[in-house]
Amino acid sequence: MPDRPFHHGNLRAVLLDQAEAVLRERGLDALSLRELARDAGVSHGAPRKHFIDRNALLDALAERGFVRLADEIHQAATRVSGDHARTLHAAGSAYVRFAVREPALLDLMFAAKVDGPSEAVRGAAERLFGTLAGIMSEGVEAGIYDARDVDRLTLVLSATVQGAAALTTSRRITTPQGEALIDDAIRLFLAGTATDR
Amino acid sequence: MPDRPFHHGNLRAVLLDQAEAVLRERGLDALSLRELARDAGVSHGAPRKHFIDRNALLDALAERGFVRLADEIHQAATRVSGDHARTLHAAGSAYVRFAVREPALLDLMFAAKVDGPSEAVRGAAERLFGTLAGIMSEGVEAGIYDARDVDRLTLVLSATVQGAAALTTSRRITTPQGEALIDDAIRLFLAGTATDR
DNA sequence: CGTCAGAGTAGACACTGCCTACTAAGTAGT
DNA sequence: ACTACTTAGTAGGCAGTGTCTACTCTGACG
Repeated sequence: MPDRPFHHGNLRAVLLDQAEAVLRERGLDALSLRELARDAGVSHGAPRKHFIDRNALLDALAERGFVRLADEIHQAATRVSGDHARTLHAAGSAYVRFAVREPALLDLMFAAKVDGPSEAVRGAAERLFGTLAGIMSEGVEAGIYDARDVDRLTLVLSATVQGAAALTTSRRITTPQGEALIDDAIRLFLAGTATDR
Repeated sequence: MPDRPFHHGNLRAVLLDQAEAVLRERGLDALSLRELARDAGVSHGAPRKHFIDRNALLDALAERGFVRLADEIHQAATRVSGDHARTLHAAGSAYVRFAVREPALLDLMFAAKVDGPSEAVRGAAERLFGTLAGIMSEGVEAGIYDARDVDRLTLVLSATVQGAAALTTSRRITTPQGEALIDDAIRLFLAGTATDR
């Protein structure tokens, strides 16, 4: 392939984008480094200069996924800021929408790797958790939660939302059911915290 | 291999057991049909007579997983039957214990397959959901929930518990944290339903 | 006793991830 | 401006995998 310049320029980014598309359209099993290389018009060994492993590529995808999910939740939350209950619903809704749009990616993000997540992935996941913690601390300022409980409550919120997303992406329930579920779950969450404290 | 009788006898069961062990010890990526066949002392084509696909094997594993999880929850719940709150805690605790013991299997059970779950897997998952629904309906009889809400509440419970398990298996939190999380979540769940109705 | 379906064998094919040696290109230092 | 060095891409090879196919063995049943 002599027409293309030797240096691709931004192969890494292109590979990630393509990989994300494959993940979205054909799932994790269909994701092949060699195919990515072919589609990028590059030799089959080229990706190795950017990702030592197939696993490293997957880690990078998961990391990006966490960052994007955190951003989407943050934006959805700030759009309705002020009313904490509405903020919570917006965040949960954004979460399931992401899940429906990128089921395989979400799977990857929460995959049960044998040796646990890489440092980078762990950090990105922390960012997501931090976003939710930020929303919860708004609730503390509004006098809805006790500051001592906020960490544990954030964890419960995370679990609930992630669980609703998982039920949806695994097609245990339909997308509309998933959205209804999120609403119920958050209503219940708020009801529980109100009386708990 | 002329010493072994031609017919293995129960190859299917042996393959499933071995596969489950591999999943537990080395994760999904390490699961190879050919290796399973070798370890079972059988030619590499033999598994095909029982599982048309690698995917079919995985589906069978997921199915068994759902059945076992449902059973374990059922047993844990009946052991403390009578007090609904304790039953709920026991069920949730059994769920996370299963998750910690079989992280890769749980992953498989809730994997976001492109074409959704197979009929068999869906059925087995339904059984798990039914078990939880049964526990919830005890709460209805005890006057804790309104019968009209029980389906939606069961869904919320499922999501919460599955989310807590996912956070644990993906190593976002430690096992003790996971157990504490389940307790918090169920306490909150009960608090929310008590005031909600 | 013959036939027939089910279970296992063996070989092939295309494909994958990974490794290695090589080469091309840009960058920095003198 | 030349040289050394690092980075990015190439090309070939290797072992392993999933899947397909044609073949063979074996037990059961009419």
